[in-house]
Amino acid sequence: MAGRSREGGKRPVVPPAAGQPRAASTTSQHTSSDPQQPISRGAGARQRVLQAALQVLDDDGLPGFTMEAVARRAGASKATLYRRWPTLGALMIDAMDATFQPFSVPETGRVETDVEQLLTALVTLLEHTPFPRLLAAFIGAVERDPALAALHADLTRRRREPLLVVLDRARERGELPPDLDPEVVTDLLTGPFFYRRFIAHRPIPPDMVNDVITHVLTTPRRRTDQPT
Amino acid sequence: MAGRSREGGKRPVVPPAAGQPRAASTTSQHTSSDPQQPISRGAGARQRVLQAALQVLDDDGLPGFTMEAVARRAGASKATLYRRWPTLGALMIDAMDATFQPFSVPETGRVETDVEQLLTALVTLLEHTPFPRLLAAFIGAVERDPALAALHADLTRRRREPLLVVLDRARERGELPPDLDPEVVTDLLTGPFFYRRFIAHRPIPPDMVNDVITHVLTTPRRRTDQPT
DNA sequence: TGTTAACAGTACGGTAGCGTTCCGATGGAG
DNA sequence: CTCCATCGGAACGCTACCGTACTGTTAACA
Repeated sequence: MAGRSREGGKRPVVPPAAGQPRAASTTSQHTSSDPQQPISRGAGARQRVLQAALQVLDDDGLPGFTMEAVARRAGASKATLYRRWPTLGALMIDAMDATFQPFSVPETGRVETDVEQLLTALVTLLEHTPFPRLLAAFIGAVERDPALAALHADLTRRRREPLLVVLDRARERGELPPDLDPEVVTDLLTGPFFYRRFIAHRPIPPDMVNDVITHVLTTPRRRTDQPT
Repeated sequence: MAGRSREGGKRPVVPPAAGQPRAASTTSQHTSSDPQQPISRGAGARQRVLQAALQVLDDDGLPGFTMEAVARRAGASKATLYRRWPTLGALMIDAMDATFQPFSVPETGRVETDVEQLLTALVTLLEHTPFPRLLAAFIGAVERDPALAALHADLTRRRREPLLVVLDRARERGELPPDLDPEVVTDLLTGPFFYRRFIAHRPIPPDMVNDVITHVLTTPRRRTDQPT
């Protein structure tokens, strides 16, 4: 019962994680598939499997993420999967890594506008793509697999980089105080949106991007003076 | 094999989620066990099962969270579980709800100190208790179960409340500008820590609490003046 | 002390995933 | 055109979980 789902597997569940033009994901030594070499037989199957893996993860979550399920959805045989990925974790790593694309760095000339672009893109990613569901499953898996944890840290680092670049440039231009810590500011800027989506599980209001920017991108001045 | 773990179940895996004195969780109509009524036979088994559920979730994550596994760990029969909880989701809801305890509201007289206490407690919760692992599994489950999503939103609301109270009081005392939005500030204050733990998957440095407070609890002043 | 509801334990048939093996088909490279 | 690595499909025995049903025991309450 439960509808075997007719494994056709045509659904376009997973567009690339970022809506921006793609820049090669540098740190990954797994994914190759350089555009010049004609997708050989092996590479074709590999791509299908990785995409199917993301679809399964998106549809059924961690409990449904199974070698059998992925093979079924990819129209591949289990032997093919086991030939390449010895474990579910390895498959998940490759699948997540292959999908990831970082945002491109905006250059509007003003910090606020640059940051606004990046945060707006983040909100879109969180609200209108399958990315958050994948990430939610990923978060659970990461707790029990050090290899996944390492990849997760790496992906996050790459995702943070555009924002860090924007903040650094702004600081060089004098738009931000030099004693400001870009790492902390990045946490402050992006943390609340992830928090809303995954912890508070509430919608992200349209003004939130600007509210966050207003609160964070402000010359920090300690409140040494306190009333009463 | 993998060691059936000899179901003894003595491990204290789950101390109450908050390290603070317990205040009755108001919104929950499930959990009863008022301290005056002597833990009847049923309630005793119920408690054991709920605790076992959290242990299983903590140890094996979502994929290992199974009626059989919980019953085994609780030393209960499956019939007992099915008698009370028709589905895994219902069991998870009760288990998470029963464990939750909100922080108590500090009253040091200064916003910064109050907030510092709450955030420090949060960091402790995130770094030295099983809470984050439970939450990680929970986040994954929530994506596919509306009932869990509702409970999650409710739990988060209750968890935010102490911080909101502190901010409100501070505003009444004039320590904070009246046009400040407590909801956004709460997101800004707590979001980064969850982000570090679950997304960036990096350690939370000791200074981070104070850094965040410094950056956020500042009179927001828009940068209408920009250089160049 | 006797009654009764809740309990642990066990067993059931059924389904699903595991990891591996073999076979025959097929497409790309020489 | 031929060769051969790669692929899909199917089957293997095995284990685990499902949801339900039926035992005999035990603790709470009258």
